[in-house]
Amino acid sequence: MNNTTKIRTYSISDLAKEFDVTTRTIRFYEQQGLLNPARQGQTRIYSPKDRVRLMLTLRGKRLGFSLAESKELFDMYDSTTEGDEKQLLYMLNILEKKQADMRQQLRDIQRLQEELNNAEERCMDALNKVRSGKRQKQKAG
Amino acid sequence: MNNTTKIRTYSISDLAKEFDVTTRTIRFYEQQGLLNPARQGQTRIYSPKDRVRLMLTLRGKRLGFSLAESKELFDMYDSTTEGDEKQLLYMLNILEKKQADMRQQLRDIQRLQEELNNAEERCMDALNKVRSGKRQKQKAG
DNA sequence: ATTTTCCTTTACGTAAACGTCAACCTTGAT
DNA sequence: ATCAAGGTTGACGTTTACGTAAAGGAAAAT
Repeated sequence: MNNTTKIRTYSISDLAKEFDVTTRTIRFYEQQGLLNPARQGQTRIYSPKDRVRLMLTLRGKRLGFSLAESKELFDMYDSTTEGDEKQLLYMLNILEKKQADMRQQLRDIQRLQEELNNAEERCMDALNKVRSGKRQKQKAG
Repeated sequence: MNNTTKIRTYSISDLAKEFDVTTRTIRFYEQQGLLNPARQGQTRIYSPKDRVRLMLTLRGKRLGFSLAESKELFDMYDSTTEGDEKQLLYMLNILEKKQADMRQQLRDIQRLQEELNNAEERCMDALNKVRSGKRQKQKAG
């Protein structure tokens, strides 16, 4: 076995295409401390780890996390192994809060899904009325 | 039976307290066309309907809806009964998109919940290690 | 009567998350 | 050789969703 297994890398536009964001966005995330790509000269080289981070950041965004919040979670997760007791308790605290947020959001989504279904039904009814009205007019005309 | 059932009303600060937002926020939502309170002189008087709208707007926010999106949904819902066919089809289209968003978000949340659980476990492990380390030191000291 | 307590409008300020140039390498293709 | 394609660093612009301060009206408490 050899120890130097080659690892896939990505260019900035590879990732931009894959996740449908602009390169500007990706560079901005780096500036905010969310990504840490290697360099080949000036050019940024992204590892699978960077790619996962980007993925998580975007998912966080969809769930209403600010970039700063995502960064905090990343940083905490990275330092889990070396954190002191105070740090760890703080992190557990944050994690509990996030879980509560997610439970709330789950409820929100379920309610909204019901309401969207209701609206859709109502809308279909209205549509059928309009259409049957049209048919009557055609008959009469 | 009398036809003039009294309907509850709310002041701006009533709602602000109930939903933990500032009055500025509520006025801003009105300016954006999301609320339409009655007036008593200059003073705004909010009906239960206004209250529901505010509630929905805030829930929308938690789910990543912009104020403009929420307004669009409200307006469409209000005009369901009088909409023409084109309007109704457009609305069904929007509703379908929102449902897809919500399904995606549901998946996002479920994944994040798993990951938060993992992180919590990992964090507790690290905490236990730190604490057992402390006990060793106490014994030794 | 006057001082709080709410309420109002108008208007400028701000943070987050990028968009949009500009001005400049570098590198493989023609 | 040059040129098109992709990469880089500034730096200023923009949108959304409010915050904040100024200046004032009306009503309720002291």
